[in-house]
Amino acid sequence: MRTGATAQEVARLAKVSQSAVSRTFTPGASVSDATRERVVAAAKTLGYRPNALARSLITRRSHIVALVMGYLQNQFYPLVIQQLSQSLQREGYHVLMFISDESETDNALAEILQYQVDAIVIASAMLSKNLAQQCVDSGVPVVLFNRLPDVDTTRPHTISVSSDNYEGGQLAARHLVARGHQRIAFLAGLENSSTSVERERGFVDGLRVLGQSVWKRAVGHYSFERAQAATEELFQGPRLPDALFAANDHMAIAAMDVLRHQLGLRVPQDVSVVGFDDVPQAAWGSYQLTTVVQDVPAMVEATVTLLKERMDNTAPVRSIVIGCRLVERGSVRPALAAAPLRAIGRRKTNASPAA
Amino acid sequence: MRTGATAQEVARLAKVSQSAVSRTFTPGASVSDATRERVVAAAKTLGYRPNALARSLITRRSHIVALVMGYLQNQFYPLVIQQLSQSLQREGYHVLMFISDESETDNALAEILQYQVDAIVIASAMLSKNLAQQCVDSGVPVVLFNRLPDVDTTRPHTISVSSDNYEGGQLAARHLVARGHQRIAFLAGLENSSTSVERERGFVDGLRVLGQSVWKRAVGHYSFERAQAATEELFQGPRLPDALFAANDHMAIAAMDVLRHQLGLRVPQDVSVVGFDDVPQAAWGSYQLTTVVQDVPAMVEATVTLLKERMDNTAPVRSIVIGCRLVERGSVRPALAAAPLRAIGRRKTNASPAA
DNA sequence: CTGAAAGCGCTTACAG
DNA sequence: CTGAAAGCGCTTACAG
Repeated sequence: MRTGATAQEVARLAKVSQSAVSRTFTPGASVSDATRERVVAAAKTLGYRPNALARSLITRRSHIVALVMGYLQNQFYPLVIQQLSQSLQREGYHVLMFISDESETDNALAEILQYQVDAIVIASAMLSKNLAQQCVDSGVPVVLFNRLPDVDTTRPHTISVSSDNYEGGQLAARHLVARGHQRIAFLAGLENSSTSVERERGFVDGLRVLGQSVWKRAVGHYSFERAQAATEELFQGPRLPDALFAANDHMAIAAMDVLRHQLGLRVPQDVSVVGFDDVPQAAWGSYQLTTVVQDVPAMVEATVTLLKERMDNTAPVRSIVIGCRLVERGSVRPALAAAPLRAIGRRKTNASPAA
Repeated sequence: MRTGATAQEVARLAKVSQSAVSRTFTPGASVSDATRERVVAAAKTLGYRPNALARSLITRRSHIVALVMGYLQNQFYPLVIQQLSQSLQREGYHVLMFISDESETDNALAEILQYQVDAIVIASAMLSKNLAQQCVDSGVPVVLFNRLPDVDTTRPHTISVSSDNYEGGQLAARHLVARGHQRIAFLAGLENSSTSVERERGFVDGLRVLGQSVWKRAVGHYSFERAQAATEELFQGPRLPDALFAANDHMAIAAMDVLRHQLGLRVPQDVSVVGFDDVPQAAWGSYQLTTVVQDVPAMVEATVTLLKERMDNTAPVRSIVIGCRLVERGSVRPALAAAPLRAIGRRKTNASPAA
């Protein structure tokens, strides 16, 4: 698998030392124009490109960052992969991708460490503490993406980039209450993920401030299928919820499908739905999901910034929290004209359907 | 960024030679149990892990394969990333991810080559020929995923894994005709991509054999937005198409949204829709898209097989084509009871809506 | 500016 | 089985 010539061979052809060849390909190194020209010419005829592995070995910087992901069914993550890897590419880094499958994870990550990655981005909600700890122990900078450090991570090393999930939960609560809802259900994600926990906490607090509480609760584990099952569970019995807040769009969409196509309920006339993330599908015509948007570009930018700070050690350790906002679409019913508390048989509302 | 100790340090602690340490971590190398034990113990206390970069430098195998992708909006690709990278991980390879953005592509790929990747998988419909050629020229094995080599790629080096897109197009044609459609439109993807071209060719041939031809045609460029615009274009004028075959699910879904929410047409009562890929969204309750399924697990397995053959040079160069099948859901109307050719006002059909 | 030399951390014949 | 030694392809002080 030889990929072209070596610096030695280029040097011979250009009749200069190997050092000169190296300098020509090292930005900022001092080479005369004459030498550079001859080296470049020789390199071109030989198809020479410096061997990044050898370079990394001696400079101790691989310019590789590992990206650890969970399953990609939730379209939020492909979005992150795309934007983050493009951003990193622009900064001269390369992404070593790693899809973590619960089981093999710990072992495979150890392998990644062997590649002397300059940093690790963990964007997986379901990562074992053990694993996160292992990363931190390795001394390689780690940034947790869309995920808070576990409480017992004592090291101050762990930095994170996340949305203000607590605020986002509050936003959802206020919006639903403002629209006159009174039996509001919550569909949780993974019980031990910081995103679900924070969103729920914000949601619960938001409702309480407004004199309400969660009417009913079920767990969807951030899975499409389990969210569907959880929705059925939520919507059985005599008094149905009149609104649902799902911990992410992926589950909100799963819920809408069940509501409409299995339970025969109308969204938003019979039940309003709010999600979290604002994945592309949330804007699709069939869903028109009102949701709390996570600002992915801002999160990615923050990640790259923190990554660079850590790798160059140019700033004190810090984490970044990005603000959320709610985007209104068609899955929440419009405000009632008046006397919302009197309204009975809310399903008769003449709210317009999703655009 | 030191990640633990070196073999030299382990050797000192274990009181053996550095060679012995190396052998301990090289499967199949001969080390006595006594030596191995001492090395393992020393390695453990020092947190030693062989440096993969140094190893790759000397073995000339990096165990890294580059994965080149286009934009990930189309959920088909995240599916591929996930399955392919997990498969590769199981085989002991690591994935260097590379999202190609038309412009920067050529340059960035050259960088990837510097990392001495063992192979390259190109799963991007919109890759410049120049680039593909560059990969081939580098001498690194390249497999084109879901994409055929360009006709002018003379090198026999280029191998590919793809579905039988031509057959898939035929399947769609037969299905639509069998259901009594007579004004069938085609929504093309990227004009210069082999997938769109082959699917269309199979579709056109399939229709012709049955005495029909494409009623109307527009280009969606595999983009959601452009597919929506193309759909509006297709469905204007006095005589509307009664069916639509889109070159992939991503566009088929975009089309369904336009059909239903902008044009007020019913699917499948007014118009039937068939897609291609079978992405997870195709099965969502709101779409229930009948589509030609690409067998991703089989494609991934074939890719890994070919990759290994090339890297070990254990078999002659070959490509693999995977068969397609059509999965029926709710976006195509049921067969008419009788006399389909007489039927006028097809929209009055009492076909049942999507489940 | 330039070259000779040391060295990054490893693997692998080569002797023993 | 084991160690000393060469070498993978590069960068980077060190002299000049």
